[in-house]
Amino acid sequence: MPSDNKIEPSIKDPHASVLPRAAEKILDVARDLFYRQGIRAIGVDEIVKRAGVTKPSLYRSFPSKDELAASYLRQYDLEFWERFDEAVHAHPGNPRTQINAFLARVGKRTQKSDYRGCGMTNAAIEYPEHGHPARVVSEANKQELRRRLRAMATAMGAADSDTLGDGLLLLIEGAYISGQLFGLGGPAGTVARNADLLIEASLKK
Amino acid sequence: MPSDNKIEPSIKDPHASVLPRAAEKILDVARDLFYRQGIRAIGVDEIVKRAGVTKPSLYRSFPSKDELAASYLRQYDLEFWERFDEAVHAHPGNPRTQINAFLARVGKRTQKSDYRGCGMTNAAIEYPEHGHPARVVSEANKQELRRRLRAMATAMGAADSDTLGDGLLLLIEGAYISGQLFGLGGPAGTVARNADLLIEASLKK
DNA sequence: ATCATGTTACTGACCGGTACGTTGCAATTG
DNA sequence: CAATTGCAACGTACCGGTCAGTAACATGAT
Repeated sequence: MPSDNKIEPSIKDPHASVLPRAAEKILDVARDLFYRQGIRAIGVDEIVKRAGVTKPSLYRSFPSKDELAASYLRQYDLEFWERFDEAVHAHPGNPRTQINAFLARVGKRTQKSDYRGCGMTNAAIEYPEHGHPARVVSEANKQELRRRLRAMATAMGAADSDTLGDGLLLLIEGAYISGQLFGLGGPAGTVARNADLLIEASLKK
Repeated sequence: MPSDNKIEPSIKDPHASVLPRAAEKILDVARDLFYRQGIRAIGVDEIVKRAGVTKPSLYRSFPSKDELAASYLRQYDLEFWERFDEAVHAHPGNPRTQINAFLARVGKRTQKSDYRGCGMTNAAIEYPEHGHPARVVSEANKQELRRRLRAMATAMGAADSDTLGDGLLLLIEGAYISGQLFGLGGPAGTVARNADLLIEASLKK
């Protein structure tokens, strides 16, 4: 009988998660609940209950609920830049088209019924206090987004690249908010078109 | 000596609040705390403590904390339209200048250190659940804002007035969010300039 | 005396967080 | 080989504090 390694868990896999299984489930559930209902709205009891684990398991892997929220946002940050860079890499050397591709996707996402805005933005609003673990992650993400948008505006040859970069950021944040405020048929669907109009108006004549 | 009606509180004023003194203080304190720290972050105990009253006084004037939050937002709504109409009335018949005046003020407000975004927007993010008393007020305010912006875009003679109106809304919401995310020197300071660029690009040629 | 307003003192539920005992498995011993 | 030890991951049961909300009573003006 050959060794049945299909269900052999002892094989060392360097890519395997370093987190305990409970921690993974907790983070999965927390991500979903935090995003859909808000961080303050969800208690740790609900998280562990839905994850099928108990509270000490949560607190062995995460120092506090605030840090669990920060972990959720760090994961959100990774996925955000994946989406962003996907649009960038799809149109090398053409920042205007890159922005347009990214915003077309944002516009689409905001029209889905389960859309609840940007997890980063929402967290910053839920925790206005400076230095809160969740807010720190959120602010860093937004600062980096601003930096990249301004750089892209420069690459487009904008007359005032900082203003255009900031204008694009305003449109994006506006789309996040309006997406969950208005739902289907809301203003967020026009974000790509409005961004392109703004870009057109901002290029050197 | 003429009657000094400036500091005469006993004059019967039909517009004076019909609320008990305690209710006024409660609403004042709640407004401040809800706006600065968020509705979920503030408990009713803290409100009544700072207002110098007790909980039953709160619950005699307001059916629930959620309804108190809704009252806060209804007042916010009134003040919002005051500011909006002030800009409108200052430039009769010229919607582009009206928008510019309004956004110049928004841009300035967002650069103040105690700026915490739009109370309406924040409340909607704190309460994603449809039908929540606070969210109902917030959604109504935003729907009306959208309606008015689209009407102004039409009056400006935009090629696609709905798109321009929605674009202006995106910029405004973006300014609210960025104002409290980035603080001083953030992107929100450019909202008036970016809106004017967008308007310029959207007018019929 | 009435009635609106105020107050004290309390409820059950839930908050985030923890002390402490249990389980299962793998490496270390004889 | 078998017994023992070590240890990480798990669960039970609980902590004090705070949540929104209320019953019952006191006060003060008309």
